[in-house]
Amino acid sequence: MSAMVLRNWQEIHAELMRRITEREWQPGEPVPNEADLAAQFGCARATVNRAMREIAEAGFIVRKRKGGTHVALNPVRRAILSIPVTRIEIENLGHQWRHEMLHKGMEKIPALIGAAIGKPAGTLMLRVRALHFADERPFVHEDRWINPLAVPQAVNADFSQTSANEWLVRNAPFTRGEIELTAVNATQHEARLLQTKPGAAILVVVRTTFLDAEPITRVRLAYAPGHAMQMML
Amino acid sequence: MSAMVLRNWQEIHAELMRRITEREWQPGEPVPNEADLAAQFGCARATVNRAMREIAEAGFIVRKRKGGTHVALNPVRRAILSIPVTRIEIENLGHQWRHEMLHKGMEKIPALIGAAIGKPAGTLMLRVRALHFADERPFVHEDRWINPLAVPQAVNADFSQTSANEWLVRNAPFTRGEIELTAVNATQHEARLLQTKPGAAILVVVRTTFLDAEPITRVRLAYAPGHAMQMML
DNA sequence: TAGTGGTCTAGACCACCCT
DNA sequence: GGGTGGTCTAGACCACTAC
Repeated sequence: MSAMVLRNWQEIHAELMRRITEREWQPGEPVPNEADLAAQFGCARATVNRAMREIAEAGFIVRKRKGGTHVALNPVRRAILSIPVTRIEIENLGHQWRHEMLHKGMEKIPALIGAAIGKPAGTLMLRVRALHFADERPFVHEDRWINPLAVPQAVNADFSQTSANEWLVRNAPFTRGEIELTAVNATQHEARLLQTKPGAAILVVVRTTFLDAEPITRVRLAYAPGHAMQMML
Repeated sequence: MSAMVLRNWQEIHAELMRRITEREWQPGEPVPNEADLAAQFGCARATVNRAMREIAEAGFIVRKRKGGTHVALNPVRRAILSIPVTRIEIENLGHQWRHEMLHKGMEKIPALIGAAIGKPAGTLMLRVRALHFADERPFVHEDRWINPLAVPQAVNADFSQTSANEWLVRNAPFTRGEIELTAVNATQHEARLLQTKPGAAILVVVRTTFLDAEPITRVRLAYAPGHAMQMML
């Protein structure tokens, strides 16, 4: 084993993952330290560190200074959801995209929205509602609040051609965000918009984004029945 | 600017992110190469590389050999969903966890399941159905298929105490997986299990995991109405 | 306090790919 | 062909924390 020579961090990564997944190293057990592994693999410690860092980020091992590295007991896996612009999402599905702005104007935010973005209820924010169509079938209804302090140009932007969604992606970068997914029964209003029956199960995504501490936008996306979100593990 | 001295990759990361989010570097524009930035910041190229790699992984810049680094035009953001064991998820919400195994036995897989995991319809697999409760209220219904070739010990495992979910997390590591989220109207059967009304909107998560190419398990999780999944951006 | 991981450096070689 | 990012090395110092 001391003669094993691996060329790069990916090979070391694969070998360490093999030892973990094949239970050569049991959950909870300590893993040899970086220096020893580097000697085993005939490489520099930095190379082992690179491989171990990736494995730790994936949740398979837990690392502590002085405490050393241990195989995770309850590996908390993380799924990754790619969030493209709605237009791209629809086009990638092979459909024709069209969008219709239903409403745009300054409004006072209700208490619930305020609590979510850390602003007092009644604060004036830009509200935009729009419908996205895939091959002329309603795809998603977008109900959005935009913070005019963070994105003043949005107030006078034209969202009839470029959707608010796309405009914000291009003009309002964010550093942090939260997403909440729920299933709800369509209200009469939502059913009419999405051309379905009241009570139909629809997937709702509420997304809030921040640039550092300042809220940028909060959007409620109500997808037409049958929509599926895909994620990778 | 040439005198700017940053101590570590996190500071460099923050400075580069500032230039990107404040549009000092416009979307689509090229970014100085690593060597120049290292000279600017008074550090080694490897340190700049570490910072830029993180930014590229987050989707803000696009890097190509020879082509150089450019600010992303349509930054595809990725949301991260932490997937704990159901018991832990319920306990973290401050509830008492209990679970009830409804069924366990070898069954032939239907064509749809087979297609998803790359096995012919009719293949014998272990099927387990269970209900998880939070403070004695139904929380999620779990309908699971387990590949006995990949996890032979599962066939004789006792899932009445430790749930199949938890047993698999501990005993059947995986390297890759897919998740699909949808909203559906509860069937009569599901409504009875989850103690709700037929037609209620429920969040359904279908998760399939693989160890390299071999499928491990496929599970359909039907959450009681009102359940929300949280994700971080 | 000593051992571990986290990080930086200066230099080097290489794979990729644009021109 | 040549410039760029991707990676490795050998050594060093430091922060954290278990002991």
